[in-house]
Amino acid sequence: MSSTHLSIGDLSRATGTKVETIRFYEKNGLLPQPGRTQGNYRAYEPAHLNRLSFIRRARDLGFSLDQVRALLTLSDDRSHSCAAVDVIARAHRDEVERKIKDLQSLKTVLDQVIESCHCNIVADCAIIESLAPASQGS
Amino acid sequence: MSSTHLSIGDLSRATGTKVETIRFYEKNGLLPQPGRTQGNYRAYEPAHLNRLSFIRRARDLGFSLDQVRALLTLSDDRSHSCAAVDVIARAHRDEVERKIKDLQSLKTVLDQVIESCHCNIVADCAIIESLAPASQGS
DNA sequence: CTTGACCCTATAGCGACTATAGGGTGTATA
DNA sequence: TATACACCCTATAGTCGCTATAGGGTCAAG
Repeated sequence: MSSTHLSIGDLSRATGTKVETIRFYEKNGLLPQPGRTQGNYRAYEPAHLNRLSFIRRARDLGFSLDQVRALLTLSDDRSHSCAAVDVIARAHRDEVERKIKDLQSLKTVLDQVIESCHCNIVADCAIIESLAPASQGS
Repeated sequence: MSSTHLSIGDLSRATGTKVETIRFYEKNGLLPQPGRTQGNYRAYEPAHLNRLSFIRRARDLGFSLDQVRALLTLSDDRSHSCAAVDVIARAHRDEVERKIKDLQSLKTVLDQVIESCHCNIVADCAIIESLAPASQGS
């Protein structure tokens, strides 16, 4: 591969993204199709590397691929208002916040259930009992 | 459906589980195959309802289907030691704990990113910038 | 000239459902 | 009796974000 072009393996190493994942991003319209070498290898420009880095960072922050797609589109129009960016980021933060709360109340219940078990056999197990509070017909 | 047998719709309403999900549980070995009516409708016993309730409670607590399967097997052998139950429950709690921590640090970053944005256009947007820190080639 | 690292496409699998297509059953009412 | 309608059936494909596999082609070094 020439000095100015990068192979898919180069992008993979540079961003810590699996090769298959890069092809997956291309197929799903997140990464534009690069040129090809004579041997039909993908030949990326530095711009592709930037874009892939962007995608990875956004994914690391938990944005969905749809959100990443939207962020990429917005970031391409540099004169556009960034209000839409803010909306996406805040929606995602709210979602994360909600998940944290859900998991915290879940953990509270799990803690209670686990702590209540001081038994030896399943017939007396408080964990099992908490799952099947009605009389055990099965 | 006779007075002692329940239709799939009955189980659905009683447990708040979609009909398709009940069939899915059956196909995946969580719920035993019920008898059938003359018209080939599933005819459930009360024991099925108990089992489905168990599954739903465990799922609500975030146990995976594999974990639920294991818990069901354990709960069927009522004379068995409940140590294995404890192991599954604690493993799941630890997992939930880890997820909470991950999401909390994620939220911290998202908060910082969102708070840092006081701009009007994408070119100056701190959110976009935090995603693409290198010079924008694309 | 062969080895081995790398690349290609196409397709199937994961988990836990959900949705759809294309039918059959059972009951209440006109 | 006809028909409308709620309910049930099976089989298959779709969701999300990859990951893995099969079955090949390319390219540089030894």
